[in-house]
Amino acid sequence: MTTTSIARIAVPVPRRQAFDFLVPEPLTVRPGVRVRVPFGPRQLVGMVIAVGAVSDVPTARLKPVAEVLETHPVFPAKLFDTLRWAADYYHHPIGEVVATALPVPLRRGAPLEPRQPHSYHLTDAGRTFDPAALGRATVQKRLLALLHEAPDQQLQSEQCRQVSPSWRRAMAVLEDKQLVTMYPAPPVPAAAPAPAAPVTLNPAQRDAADAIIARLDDYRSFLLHGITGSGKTEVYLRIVETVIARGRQALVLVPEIALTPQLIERFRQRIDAPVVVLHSGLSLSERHRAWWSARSGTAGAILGTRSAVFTPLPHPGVFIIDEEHDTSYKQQDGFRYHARDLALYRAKLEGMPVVLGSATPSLETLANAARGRHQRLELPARAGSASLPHIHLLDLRRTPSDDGLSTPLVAAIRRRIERREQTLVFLNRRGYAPVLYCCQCHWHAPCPRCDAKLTYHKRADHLRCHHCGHEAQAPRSCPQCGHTSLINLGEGTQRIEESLGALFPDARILRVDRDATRRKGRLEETLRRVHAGEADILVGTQLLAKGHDFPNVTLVGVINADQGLYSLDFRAAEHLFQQITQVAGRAGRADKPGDVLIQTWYPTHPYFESLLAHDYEGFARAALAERLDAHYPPYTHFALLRAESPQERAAIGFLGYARKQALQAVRDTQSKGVTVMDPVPAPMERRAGRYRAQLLVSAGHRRPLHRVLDAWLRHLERSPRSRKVRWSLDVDPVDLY
DNA sequence: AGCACGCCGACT
DNA sequence: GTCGGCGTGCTC
Repeated sequence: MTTTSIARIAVPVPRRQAFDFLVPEPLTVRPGVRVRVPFGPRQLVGMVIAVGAVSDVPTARLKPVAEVLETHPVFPAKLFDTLRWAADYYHHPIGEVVATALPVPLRRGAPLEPRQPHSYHLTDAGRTFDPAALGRATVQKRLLALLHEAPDQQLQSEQCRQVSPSWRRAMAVLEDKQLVTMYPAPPVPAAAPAPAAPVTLNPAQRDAADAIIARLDDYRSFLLHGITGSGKTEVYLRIVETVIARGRQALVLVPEIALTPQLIERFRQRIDAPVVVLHSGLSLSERHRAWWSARSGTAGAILGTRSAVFTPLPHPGVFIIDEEHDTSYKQQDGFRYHARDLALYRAKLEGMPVVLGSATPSLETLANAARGRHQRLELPARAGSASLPHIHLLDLRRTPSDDGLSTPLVAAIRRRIERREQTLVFLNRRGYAPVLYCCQCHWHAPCPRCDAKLTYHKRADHLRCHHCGHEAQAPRSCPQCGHTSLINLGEGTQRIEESLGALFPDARILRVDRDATRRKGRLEETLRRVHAGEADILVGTQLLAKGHDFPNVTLVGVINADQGLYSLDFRAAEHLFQQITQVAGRAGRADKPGDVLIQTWYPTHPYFESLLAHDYEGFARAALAERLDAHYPPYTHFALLRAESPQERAAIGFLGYARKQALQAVRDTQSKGVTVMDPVPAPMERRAGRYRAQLLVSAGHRRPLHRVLDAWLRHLERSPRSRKVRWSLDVDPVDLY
């Protein structure tokens, strides 16, 4: 007598639940295997998360599993545990979390082991065969024609795919007709690494590497704090070498922008094992193959961006998160995970070390290090290397400026052009929401209920706090000094490039921002031109602060630092200082130290003192003290409910209802220390035709917060009101808009 | 998210 | 008379 078992299955639908299915004889399943299941009117690929004998759903309503796709779990156990934890922590549907961690072909039910790429060659018969003779078989005809044109008269699978999605069938027919033969594609020559010259680490690098290598068998997290140019990559390489020599694998996460060919090349040359790269430029099948080589244990080192944190590793040895402060580690839609935080959790389960590297660590990581959660390792600048740039403030109160460019900055740029050196003009686009500001006494409208500035809303002509919802009339004159010279900080930065063009008609100006580099390869091309000296002035945003050295840049101009000082985004100052420190660190070289000129209306702001002294730590201490005071992260934990709707009042109306439900959830769970703010419109309220609003929930401790979130979301999901708007929860949001 | 079911307008 | 609009509701 057998009892039919019941499998709980994660299915890729946006419901925070799993679904039970019967497992009919002779099928057997275990947690972690994929199955095909009937789901409503269609079939879906899901993953078994538990097997048992009972279900809350009456057996009569359970459908049977249609197909079991493998016998062994897809993910190593600790990774699978991490995924389940992440679904819980981010309150995201488990089915979508599992799907996120799978290469696309596997989500669709492809076999775990990808098909080897093949190459297709013309046979002698094929060479003399006229494609026109194939008549109406268009795909065959085009494949054959393409083969005739191809160098060596051969094609790779990737090229065939361009012809038609159904190229495989057509190619099979051509094989049958003996016009084409197929070979497994020659394995990509494993770029016989020119035995790189032995690298000697300086004492600080050696100490850091040794400290980590001594602890490879345990969970432990390290903060590797090394200023730009201090050689963090060499430390990473030494650790990865060691890990690989011990038969383990290394996972290295880098920000999106930093995954440059140079970095990849450096790893390939130095690491005596296959290095696999995961990034957005790969085709679906290339990704799948990279995933497989990690999961099968072939790959020694895996270099990748955010989603690479889900790479399965049979023999994990170390996780390295480069530039750990970078916000691209946080997914900004759908499953809003933070790759750094998931890496820490996963490493703890796996019992292996994590290295968080940065010249400008996030305040969160610094606070964790201060509490003893991370071990700090320092890399001071090597003696004799590039000296630090001089940082000067340009006091906008005393300096005439035109279109955002002050006279001293213009003069400095002119000197660089004459000396044939490059200038980098840095725009801080963050937190551009307008703040009402008095030119006379520097008053800006504060919120009486928060440690935040009010935002000026032009349309309604009033001020509003984006943290608590407080509203106030916009004053006509300054309440502090009575002057009527109130201005709107945060406008006019768009025209910098034009202004520069007018001032320096002969200069070659290049723009580097998301808009100008959206197309694939454009950024690389722009950077190449900069390095080749084909530009005099670079104008750009955050992108410039990330991962690229500009040895010929000897002047950095920061146009609008103040928006980082007084912004409604509480992290704006942190990001601004990270960016300036990073940009400054990349400019200049040993014989030509750079200058950094920062335009500001607030030259006496205490943060600047730290910046001028190259004292990021000092800045961080001050900023952390403010965060503690204001009950902001990392001392308070945030969760943000976002809602949007094409109807103007719908999103905020829903959040008003949601707030009541949240307060109810706080009462129901008897949770202490959980604060529910008022719903507020998003700073950029209307985007792409949708009105957006948000509701902040905060708590000093995570446990009560998550208890409340859980009860709250269960209510919201059941409510008919929640179907009228699009909404999502963001746990640990990185920016509040 | 899909996808079906269902109940009201302009068309072969 | 029907094709089809997208509101509402469910998926083990």
